[in-house]
Amino acid sequence: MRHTKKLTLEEIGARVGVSRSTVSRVLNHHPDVAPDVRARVEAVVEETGFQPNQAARALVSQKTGLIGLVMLTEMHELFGDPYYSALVAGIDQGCAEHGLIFSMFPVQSAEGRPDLLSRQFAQGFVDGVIVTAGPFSDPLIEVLRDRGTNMVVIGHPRDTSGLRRIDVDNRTGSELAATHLIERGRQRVGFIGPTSDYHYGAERIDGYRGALTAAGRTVDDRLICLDYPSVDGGHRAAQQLLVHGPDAIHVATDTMAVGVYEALNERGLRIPDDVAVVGFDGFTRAAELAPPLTTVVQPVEEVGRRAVELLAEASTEPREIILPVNLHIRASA
Amino acid sequence: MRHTKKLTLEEIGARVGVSRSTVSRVLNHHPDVAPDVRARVEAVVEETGFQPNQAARALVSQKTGLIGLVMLTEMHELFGDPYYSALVAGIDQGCAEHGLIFSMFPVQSAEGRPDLLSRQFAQGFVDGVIVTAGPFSDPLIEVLRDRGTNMVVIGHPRDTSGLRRIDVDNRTGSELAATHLIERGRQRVGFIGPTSDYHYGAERIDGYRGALTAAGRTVDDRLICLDYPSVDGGHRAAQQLLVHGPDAIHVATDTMAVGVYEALNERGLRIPDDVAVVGFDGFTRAAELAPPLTTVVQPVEEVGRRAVELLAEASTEPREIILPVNLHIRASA
DNA sequence: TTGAAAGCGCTAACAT
DNA sequence: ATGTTAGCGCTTTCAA
Repeated sequence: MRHTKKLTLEEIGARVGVSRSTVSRVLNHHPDVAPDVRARVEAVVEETGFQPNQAARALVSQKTGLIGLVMLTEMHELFGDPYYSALVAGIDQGCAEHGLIFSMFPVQSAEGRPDLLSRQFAQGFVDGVIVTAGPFSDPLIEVLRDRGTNMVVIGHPRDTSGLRRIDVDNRTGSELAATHLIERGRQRVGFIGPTSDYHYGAERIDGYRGALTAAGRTVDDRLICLDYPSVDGGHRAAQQLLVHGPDAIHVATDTMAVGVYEALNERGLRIPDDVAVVGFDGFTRAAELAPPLTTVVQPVEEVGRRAVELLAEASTEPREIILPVNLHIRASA
Repeated sequence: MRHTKKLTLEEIGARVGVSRSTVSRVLNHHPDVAPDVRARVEAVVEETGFQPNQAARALVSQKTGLIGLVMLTEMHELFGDPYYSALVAGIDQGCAEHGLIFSMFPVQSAEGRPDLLSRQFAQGFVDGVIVTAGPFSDPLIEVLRDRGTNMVVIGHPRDTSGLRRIDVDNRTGSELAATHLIERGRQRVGFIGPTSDYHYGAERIDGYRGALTAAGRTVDDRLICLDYPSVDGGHRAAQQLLVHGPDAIHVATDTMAVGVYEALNERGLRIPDDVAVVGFDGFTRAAELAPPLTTVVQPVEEVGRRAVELLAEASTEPREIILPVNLHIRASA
């Protein structure tokens, strides 16, 4: 048997013998409240377990304290991916720092229920939304941009105009990777990366090309193999690439590198003796491979933290933040 | 250059030349609106990209259409775990069926920010919340239960009284597993499972004990080894158990079974010849092990779907739904 | 079929 | 230091 009357500020006030304004002041830690009144109000609030209605609060204050992260990704991809794990951890941290509540909206497919999707980010629902760039999120990003939604995009969408965006320096990263392989004396340096609908892949190819060109080499397009950014994709791409006899490979994602290792092992090719490998991402798994993978480490958690920071800022001006990456040299190259 | 005035029902109505009530009716697909009026309103809504304010809607209708899933789990555990992947997929499906929006609240630590935690599930924020049972969620579950929050618990918390709860038949599952091993003629059947703060583990031990007893055997407690429900935990527990020379092991989670396989391989013990193994969970990875793992399959996605169903129901009476599990026989036993 | 009016529960400016 | 009042933007009777 619990309380009979619906709890509101008014009701709490009635029980204490003060007005709802006073209760509101107590709840919001307003200074101008008599200590004894404050104590009595707090006692009743405690005793009743009263929680102010969030919808009413949001309506009047025009803010919810909620940050949404939208991920247009298959659930099993989402959960298998160390990138999201780190990103979410970073966003969570950022939210904690800014006193915001973090909520993830995993969306199996944008096509599926566009009505819900747009409702989710209507006014009064979240204070801001973080969207990760990817082949399926481009339309959503454009809609939200045009609607003036408070949004930060992580990564590189097709159209970056008019966005607040945060990304890592993909081009330089792959340039570092390829340069490292060249400097180690490798002659036939190949590239394995995601298909072109993943825009970061294009940037990484650019870096790879740039490094070769800078070293006075010509780019052999047959040494560039693209596939889905999964272990299997890396495996397939490697099988294709190995036909052309590379003595080094820059793999544009660590996950694909796992597949590349598999393909190399199957052929009996030694790493790095026969084929040197440099990855990109810096996932934990890269260090656990045999041999440990030399890779370009990107600060994923920081990306998440900074995204929240950007969202929390007053300014809503278009802006790009590009974070630097680092080459971690291990045994594979 | 976009619209100058803030868009509200009132403003849309003004532009069309009708009252805000009429606009509301159009938006909510109310039947009694003249076709031409409806068309004109829809045109302006479309043209302006107007979205009704969700906070205002929630305030008056007392519902948000939002279902929250709270997971008191470390981020990297969460993302590595196929259980959550399947569960979230099921919940997402359930929400889609009921026209609800699904939102996940990953909470790194309950201790960290109790104020936020409780604010998250205050009135007017979500229509209902799903909480997964686990060692850290017991306090939260009790608070929400006492507050009368619309909640469904997945799994087995410490105190199940007064809850709407959905779970799988852990006891019977482990009974099936152990019985299978006994029927295959195994003499020393061990048990490896999570530490006792994971309550489902206790149920699975019960099933294991029950099977031995039913077969007229005595339970040797030295053959029961508990550790964290991770690959490493399984590995450690197996090392400990192997000292006592089991010829079969029921591992209470597939994830731990991966670690058990490792330990067995290290000792040069063959599966199932030297030691037969039966897992529990039915994750994809179980089928991919060498040899493929015989395991008790639980319907995780269905658990998620049914949880939403339960939440969407009118009744808020305490209730328990226990779903059946199945033994999938493969090569490991 | 439509509009006017009340009110959801809260915050904040204004009075006292 | 506290109460009164006016909305926030919407849904929903109730009249017309």
